[in-house]
Amino acid sequence: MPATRVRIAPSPTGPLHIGTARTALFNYLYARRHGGTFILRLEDTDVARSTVAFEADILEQLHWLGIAWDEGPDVAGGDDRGPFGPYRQMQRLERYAEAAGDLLARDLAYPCFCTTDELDADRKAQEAAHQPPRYIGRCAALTAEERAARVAEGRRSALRFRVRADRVSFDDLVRDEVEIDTANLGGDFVIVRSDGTPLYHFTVVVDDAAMEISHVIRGEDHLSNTPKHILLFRALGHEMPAFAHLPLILNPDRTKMSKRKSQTAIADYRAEGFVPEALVNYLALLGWSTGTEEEILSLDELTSRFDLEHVQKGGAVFDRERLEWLNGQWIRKLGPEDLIERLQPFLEADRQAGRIDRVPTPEELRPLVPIIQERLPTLGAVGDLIGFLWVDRVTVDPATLIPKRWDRGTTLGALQAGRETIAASVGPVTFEADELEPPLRALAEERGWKAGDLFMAIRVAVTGRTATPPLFDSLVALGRERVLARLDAAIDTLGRSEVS
RNA sequence: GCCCCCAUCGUCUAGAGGCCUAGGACGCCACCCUUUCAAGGUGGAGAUCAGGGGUUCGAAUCCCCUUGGGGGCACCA
Repeated sequence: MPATRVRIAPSPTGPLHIGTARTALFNYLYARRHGGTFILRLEDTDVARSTVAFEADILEQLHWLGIAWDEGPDVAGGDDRGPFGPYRQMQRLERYAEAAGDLLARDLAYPCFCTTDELDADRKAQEAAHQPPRYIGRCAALTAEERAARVAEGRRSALRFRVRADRVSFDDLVRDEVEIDTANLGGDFVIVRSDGTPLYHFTVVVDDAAMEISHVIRGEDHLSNTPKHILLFRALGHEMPAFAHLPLILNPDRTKMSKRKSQTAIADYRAEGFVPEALVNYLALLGWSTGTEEEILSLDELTSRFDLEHVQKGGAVFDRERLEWLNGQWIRKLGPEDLIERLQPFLEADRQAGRIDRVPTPEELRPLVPIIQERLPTLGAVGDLIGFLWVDRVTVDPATLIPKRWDRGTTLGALQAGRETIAASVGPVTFEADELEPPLRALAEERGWKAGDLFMAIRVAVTGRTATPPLFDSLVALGRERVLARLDAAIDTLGRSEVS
């Protein structure tokens, strides 16, 4: 029984994509479940589009998600570790060159001198004739002399792999038997560009073989490419890995999830305040299930339950609402200190954006945890929720100050009475929720007001908004001085306004 | 156009011939709790299992066809 070795092979041509993250997760879970090895390999042969910044983002976000790899690069632009390195394809060029030389020597591949223009013209003609695009084989049977002549002309050549008439089938671990006629592969395909750099279909096979990958677990968008890979594995004389093609993550319109139609960068979800536990949990359940009704699962719990049998075959629409719900579930599971720590960067961001004037200390945050924890859909919502506590002044809209059942005069009177009640009945030292509520309720009863209306007027006066954490906790967090000052300011604002 | 794959509530899914008058979750609606907002609790609407043929005593589950959807067909990955 050969060792279980799986890999994620992202291309640093963009930030870590949610689909890549899920594929990485499934590979990770599979490796951990089977005591195997999980490898990260960077496919950076598209030199024009690959950047170190993207590489850094991919590594960073995978680390953040807790999807740890056993072999591969750990630092952008840095060294990598593992016995099958290097793990960046641009550092493995000799290996591809060697494999290419081998195929060329055995005439399993040949130099192609076709120009881009020629190829484009071929494609256009095929399109006009309603034919599927395919390489017509112009250079497939060139003699040594003809090749030499073209080289003498100074023409560069790409290397094409010969696709012979055959039927290729493989046993996909999630979709069972898949079969295709090689006539539908589009003809001989390029494996090395004319500039000498190798192409994906080629490098992936050379590397999967060299790194002794046992299971290729990837997105369904590669299903149609698999026969090409199989042909290459055979030509190169390598043992075939098992294949498992995962269903695609879809946009709401059921097309392959894309940046154009959906938010795809993991970094963006992170910046919004999604916690890695929720993202991992959600992504694992997109296209896979435990087979039970469990759904709140940690990475470890997912690991112990993972299997390829329960992987769905059809694509899965990305449902942000469900992600948000799961995020709330995970936020509620966080310990107080953990939550406080995770909130810091978001509060700092709010301060930098001018949404709050000061970042609270952990000590200030601690007593607020019970009232905010169940109200945060994301960590990033913290400013929206209790930002009024750290701003120098709140903006109060006179119109919202007036409860729906009241008019301007009643509100004005209520705010003044409320202010006096708070000032008179509660001293600066013993400013506590338990001591604030009874006198204010008594006031409402005495004046024949609904307590809720009084509370709402005070709430808006003091926070600037109609939806806040419980009023008395909010007042306590603000402190007597600020409560009174804000009430005064609101009374003033309403007093001058024209609204009724 | 050609090839490949797929098809259970709006969405994610359970279901591997009888346990299904199809279960759970998100979302939605109502009620409870309640000073607002959440959270939580309870209940509800929501799927003729895409359609049509078979096979079988019996099909969401097996087979075929149709339809629909998606993916792939690059000197991108």
